[in-house]
Amino acid sequence: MSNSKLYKGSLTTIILKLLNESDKMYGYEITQKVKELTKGELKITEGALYPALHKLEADGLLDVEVKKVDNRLRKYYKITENGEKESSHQLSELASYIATMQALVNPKLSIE
Amino acid sequence: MSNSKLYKGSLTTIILKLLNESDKMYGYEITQKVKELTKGELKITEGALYPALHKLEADGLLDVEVKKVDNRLRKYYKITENGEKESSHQLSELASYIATMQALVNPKLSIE
DNA sequence: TTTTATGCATAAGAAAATTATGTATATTTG
DNA sequence: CAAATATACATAATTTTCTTATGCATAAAA
Repeated sequence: MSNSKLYKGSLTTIILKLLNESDKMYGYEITQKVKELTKGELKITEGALYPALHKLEADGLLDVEVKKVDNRLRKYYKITENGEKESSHQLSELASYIATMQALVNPKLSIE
Repeated sequence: MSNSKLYKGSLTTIILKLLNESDKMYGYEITQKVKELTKGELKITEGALYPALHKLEADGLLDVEVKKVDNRLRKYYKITENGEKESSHQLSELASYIATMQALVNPKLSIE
């Protein structure tokens, strides 16, 4: 996913956010979108992505629809209502994580 | 460590930063300092902390010195030169992580 | 006197990733 | 045209990092 272990635990936050912004996306599309948005900084590996998508679907946060495009299979994922709730929850946890870490590593700055 | 999985991978960054600021600290002291700095938001568990300290020591990033205070054992950890290098490296990775995540979850804001 | 705080440690298990494969079609490149 | 790259999915073995549950021991507080 990156050379930095800090991204561990961030994958579902990213997936849900992207799917909350677009109507639907398929797996490969997500990997490309992330690469593009982060200018190559973050590459989602397939070994991480597909199991994550399956789990989000199993948890009822995503719906899936299979389509054949150009004779190739695509599984389009769409966020559910529960997925939207979970996404906003995870985004607020991300904001909280960032604030906490800044308080820890840059205590002076975060007091000012 | 917290209810949020986002903290996964952040522990050594925190430990190294705290030890880079103070002369030396012992394990229990680190847990209390983190609790204080984060106003209770983040609690380092012993099951995570002690193995992490042992690994940092084994990797040559920390030196250890055992002392008996008030008839109780304390293991004081001190950052090494390599530890300082690694700390600054991990801090820049944290900054990079935060920038990348903000670009992903708040694309408009991060362009402005 | 029992609970809480201080102080260390490890073992079993879970979660989430990496790495390595595997299958298949389409396109590009030498 | 053949080989490499891109598109598109999937899973299995392993590793990393953490949680949860213990265990030992002393000191202080309720």
